[in-house]
Amino acid sequence: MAAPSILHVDMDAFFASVEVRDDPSLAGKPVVVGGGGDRGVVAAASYEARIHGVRSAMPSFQARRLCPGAVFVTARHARYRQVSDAVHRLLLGVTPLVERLGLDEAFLDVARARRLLGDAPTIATGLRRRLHDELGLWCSVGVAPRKLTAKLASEAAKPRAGPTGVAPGPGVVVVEPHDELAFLHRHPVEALAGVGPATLPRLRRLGVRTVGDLAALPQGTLEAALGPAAGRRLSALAQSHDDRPVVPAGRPKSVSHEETFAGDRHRVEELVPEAVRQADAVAARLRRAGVAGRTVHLKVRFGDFRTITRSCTVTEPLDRGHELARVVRRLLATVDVSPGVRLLGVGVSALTDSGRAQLRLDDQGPGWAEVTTAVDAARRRFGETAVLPATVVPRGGAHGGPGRERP
DNA sequence: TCTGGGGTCCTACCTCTT
DNA sequence: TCTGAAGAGGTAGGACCC
Repeated sequence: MAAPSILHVDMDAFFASVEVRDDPSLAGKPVVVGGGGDRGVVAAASYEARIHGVRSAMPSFQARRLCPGAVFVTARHARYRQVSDAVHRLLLGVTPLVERLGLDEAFLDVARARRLLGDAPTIATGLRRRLHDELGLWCSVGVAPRKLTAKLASEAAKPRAGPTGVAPGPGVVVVEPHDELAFLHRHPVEALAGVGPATLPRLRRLGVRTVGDLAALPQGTLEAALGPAAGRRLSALAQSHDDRPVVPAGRPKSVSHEETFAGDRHRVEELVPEAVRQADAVAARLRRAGVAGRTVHLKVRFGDFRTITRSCTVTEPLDRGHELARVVRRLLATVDVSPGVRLLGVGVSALTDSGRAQLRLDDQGPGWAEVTTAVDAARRRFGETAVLPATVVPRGGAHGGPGRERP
């Protein structure tokens, strides 16, 4: 069988490490990113914070209780994206076959780079060293014949934080083809992508603890328990049947923005400015990505955490704030917000390339086309909040009102 | 003091069209 | 003209991932 050629590169405590790199006075301290507000959760924690039991996605009040001495830092997503882009550029120097997963992970297929750069473990070790030397960040790398096992291998390569301290990991873990199935089967079943809090109890009821247990289960039993698609998929993964290629990312499938409020909002009038602002932010991102979308989604989470979504598909793809806001307001009008809303979200899917050559009615004369271009230019120059829809500007500024959010 | 934000994929159900 | 089946597309919600 061929030598392993798939790398999974996973940055160690990425957001926290970027904060420490940007502010060296944080080095060696427990650093918690996110979790700033009363209703926040932890976005990332340094290994020093993990010693105290702090983990990502943990409510911030709990993180404070576990580690009162931690330095809490507000997440700076734009900064993390910048650093992530630098990491990505470095990875592209090895192979064009780089598939990004979020900001801090990537798969690489180095099959064709081996002749020039050495075998996959050598490439992995070199990459790790370069990421540290050039960007000041550590990562862990898994090397295996398939994505599935490469990802598990990078996890095994990571440092471990326990009550007694941080144990450095090996940094690079290689899974050879003849070891692959045994390596896979000794992992707990929840290590597989697709096994989360809903699926795990169902598998437990079938007596499944490890991936090996899963592999021993007839596919029909699994399909009956989890549904045909999920059953088939997990059954295949457990046998190490994973032929997903490394695919460099293409056009996004959806773009969305959501925010949790410090306190619940009970009136539509309080929500409209938020919805318009979010619509404007989503539209700006659509334009930056060169896409437009036809299906508009509204997400509302109530105080009791009940979440509903409303969506609507329009005939023409949208990429402008005022168009999007109009649809969002229509959707918002169908929701009874009196129980109190804690989160509002706006999203767009069914995306197409926005090369919209056709002139539309509202593009005639000096209209939205020019306005939108000018707004984007101003934001590039002066920042995202330089220009806002009038609806979201506090009273005393521009005069706003329904349908009048002229920038 | 409970539970972020940005995504993808899947399923169920409904309506419309052929 | 009526009716049912099948497929497509839209809508809503859930699960999961980083």
